[in-house]
Amino acid sequence: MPTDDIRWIDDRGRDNDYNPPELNPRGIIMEAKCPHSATTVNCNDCRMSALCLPMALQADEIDRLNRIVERGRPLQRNEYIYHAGEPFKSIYAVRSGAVKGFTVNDEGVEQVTGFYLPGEIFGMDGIGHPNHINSAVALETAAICEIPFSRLEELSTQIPSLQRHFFRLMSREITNDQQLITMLSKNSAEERIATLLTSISARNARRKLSGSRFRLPMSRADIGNYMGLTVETVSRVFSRFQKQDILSVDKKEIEILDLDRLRSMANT
Amino acid sequence: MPTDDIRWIDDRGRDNDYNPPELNPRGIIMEAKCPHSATTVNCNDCRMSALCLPMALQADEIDRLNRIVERGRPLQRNEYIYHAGEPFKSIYAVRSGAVKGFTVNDEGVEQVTGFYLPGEIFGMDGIGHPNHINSAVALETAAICEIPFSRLEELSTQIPSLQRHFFRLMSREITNDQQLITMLSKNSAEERIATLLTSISARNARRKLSGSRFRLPMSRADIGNYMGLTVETVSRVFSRFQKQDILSVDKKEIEILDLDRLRSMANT
DNA sequence: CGGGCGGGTTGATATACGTCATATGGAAAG
DNA sequence: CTTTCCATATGACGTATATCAACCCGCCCG
Repeated sequence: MPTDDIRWIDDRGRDNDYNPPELNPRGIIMEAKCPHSATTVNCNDCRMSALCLPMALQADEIDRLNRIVERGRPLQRNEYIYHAGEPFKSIYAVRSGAVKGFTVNDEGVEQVTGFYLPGEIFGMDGIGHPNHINSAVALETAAICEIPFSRLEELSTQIPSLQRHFFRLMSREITNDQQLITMLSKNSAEERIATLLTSISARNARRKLSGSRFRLPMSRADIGNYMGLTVETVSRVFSRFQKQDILSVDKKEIEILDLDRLRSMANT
Repeated sequence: MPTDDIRWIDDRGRDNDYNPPELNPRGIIMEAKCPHSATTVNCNDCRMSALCLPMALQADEIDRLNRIVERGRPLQRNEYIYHAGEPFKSIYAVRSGAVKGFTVNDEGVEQVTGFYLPGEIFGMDGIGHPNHINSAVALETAAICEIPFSRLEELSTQIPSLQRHFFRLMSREITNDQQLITMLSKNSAEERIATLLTSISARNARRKLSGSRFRLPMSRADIGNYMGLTVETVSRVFSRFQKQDILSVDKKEIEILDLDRLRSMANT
């Protein structure tokens, strides 16, 4: 099975990475110290554009989109992008860093609903409701684009390809969730972890980063929460994978030693 | 907690039921023999309109929507509305009967992704893809409205409230799925079944049917599949609920004897 | 420097649910 | 009417994962 078939998460990631330090038209090095710097970026020279909303647009249309996008200061680890219960106003795109989306139920128990990496869109859960249903926090220092939803809606009525693309994004969120549902109701702990790792690997590869060596932005507890497992089980699976020479793990640093085997486990 | 908070499924159902036998303008009794009869129905006099797509529209707009809706002959039990892999062309609304949505993975294992009752929309999973990802079959004799998606998209650019409503529908599908995810990863077998039953109860009540006595349209196997349980476990939970005087079960006929207790179990 | 603390690992034990087997009853088929 | 078959039910048993507990390690903070 080709990598592309690991759809439930991979569809979010497609290509490229955040805008790395590079020369601007005047030859001055931008963002050399802070890769999360925001103010100098716009949709035209953001290298995420190929997988973010602009991918559906022509140059002049990107310009119009660009004008409604808001880019704040970089967020620190554990800073919220939005809280459940807040009025829903915008959707968001990750430019750099990583974000965790989650709900908290009546008893205060958290449920992680997704991890978002550079180039991915989040916050769509709020669209059907006056207030946000989920919360979102930065898992590490992150640069986020905010796209006011009412402006985007307006723009969508004027640019059919944007409307279509947006429908597609939402429907993919649905199929992603459904593949997670399948996993939770049918797959073992090992299969779930293998699926998560191959997914992150593929999303990294598409951003031209290593698909075999990377740093997990989330804790074991977050992984377990997301996959319906306890921390202990996650930890044990990681240990077992190491004993089997599938992985090499050093805290959050992961090296995938046998991607084929990992894929065949994930592949249920 | 009010019934309304059982969001993960209830949001689909809101009010009313299929069009029952009634007088047409000329005083002739319509559809007396077949409640699933299609040809005489249009969006204006369909009593599902209050929770279906027309709910967002003015009279003249409903007319325009009505003109793009296709209503075929009633479907029999086990007939497919669409198969996974078929080109995606339309979304669908249930006018009467019940529908099961499901995926089949590479090994041929089925995963139920949802049950759809009268007034509810399904088939949105296909939007982001050229072909349908899921399949959908009638669980019992059913009348279905087909809404060609390209026409709906077109109409949406002309009627902003329709676009907005459609965004809402999709986002609710997302939050529904996420609440199912939470249930699968955190709740016991009893809690899951209790949640399903209270959900169906609430959806029936909103259609002015009994919320305490109803017929389950799906098999125990489908329930188990949907909730991540085996048939045996589903059966045992039903038996246990009967011993505790929470339910009275006769094959698919359900009577809820203690809705409060059921709610408090569901309510995790 | 020492203590506390959060995150991670590992082991021993408990348990909810799955698996396998068998039974029943109604519906469809012949 | 008999046979077959499918859905449902119920019991015995096994097991994957949760739970509980102890421990380690790096980090922050006094």
